[in-house]
Amino acid sequence: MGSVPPELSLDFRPTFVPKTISSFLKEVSLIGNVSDKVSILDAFVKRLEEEMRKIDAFKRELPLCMILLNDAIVALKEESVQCMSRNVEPVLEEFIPLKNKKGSNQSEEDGVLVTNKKEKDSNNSSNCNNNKDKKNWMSSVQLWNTDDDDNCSIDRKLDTKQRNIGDSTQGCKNRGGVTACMPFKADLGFAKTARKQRRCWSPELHCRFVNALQQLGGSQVATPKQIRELMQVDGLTNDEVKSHLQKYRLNTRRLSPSTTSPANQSVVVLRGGLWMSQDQHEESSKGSSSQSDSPQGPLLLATNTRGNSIPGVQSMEDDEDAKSKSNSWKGHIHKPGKDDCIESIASMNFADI
DNA sequence: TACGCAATAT
DNA sequence: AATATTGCGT
Repeated sequence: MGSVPPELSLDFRPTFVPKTISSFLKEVSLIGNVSDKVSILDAFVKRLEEEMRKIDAFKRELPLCMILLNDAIVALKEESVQCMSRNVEPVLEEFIPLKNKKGSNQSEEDGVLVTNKKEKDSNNSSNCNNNKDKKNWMSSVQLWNTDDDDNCSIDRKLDTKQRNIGDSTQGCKNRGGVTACMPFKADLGFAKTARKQRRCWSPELHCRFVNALQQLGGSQVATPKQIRELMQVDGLTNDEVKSHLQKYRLNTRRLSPSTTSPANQSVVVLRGGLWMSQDQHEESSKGSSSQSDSPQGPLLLATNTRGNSIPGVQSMEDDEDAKSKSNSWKGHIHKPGKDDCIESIASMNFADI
């Protein structure tokens, strides 16, 4: 295999420059040694399959990637099979019928790059509705993929109008460039009574929500619109915020029946993934030394941003045992992923405002 | 239009 | 059962 040109070596060197399927096949076809050829093809197929597995979680967001990968895999496999079966020195023609066949399925397949590294959509933070039927990804894809290039731009009539707000000229400086992760159009576009796709409140989203709440002086005084504007999340609608706020209010109320206790703290501490008031933290760190004995070890000290900026804000809507319950409240919203930068706040307490 | 609440859907 | 969406009155 020493004779193989570097760009075809198919090893994992970052220098490997992907080609279109057809040009790849063309180059492979020039290789005389059948076993070399087959192994190269197989190696590539393996990589494609691996890629496919990675993308699988996002098949709804990246349907075309799935199609392309699938096509490429099929094509290369066939080529490989043909090589082995004939076991004669292959000629250029060998992949020609292949192209034809492909053409029947996907006419524009030809010039498409094979490297569908999921580079494009790294912005996901979570995908809530993962369908189990991995087998049927094709069918599910086809159902709503028809309007190809609109894929990313539209959500649903309702959202569309509000969609711009986040990235309107001044909003462009989205601080993390956060866009809400919406498994857009997961449901068939043609469904008449199309119910809006569920907004998934990832920890990050919720974090922004809570931050906005804090800045606005608490959940009782903040209004959905204000919150949404502060959150700076592209695609987030007033209704969604309103809904979340409603639930938030409900829960905070339920969790602390007597809002009377003005356990005012302008500082909350994130300890072991739990937001709590300063004194709460001190107590609990006394009691259980399990979490962190180091004075400031894994502790994150978070000052309520409004510590100095917001005038007379009621700080804690509750404290007490609320945290244990509130954990469950939003616990389901999104299971903290390992790569979730906000893993720590996944179980954030509502008592923080 | 924006809000809050309640009913309804998932 | 929990949470999101929709409807409706204000």
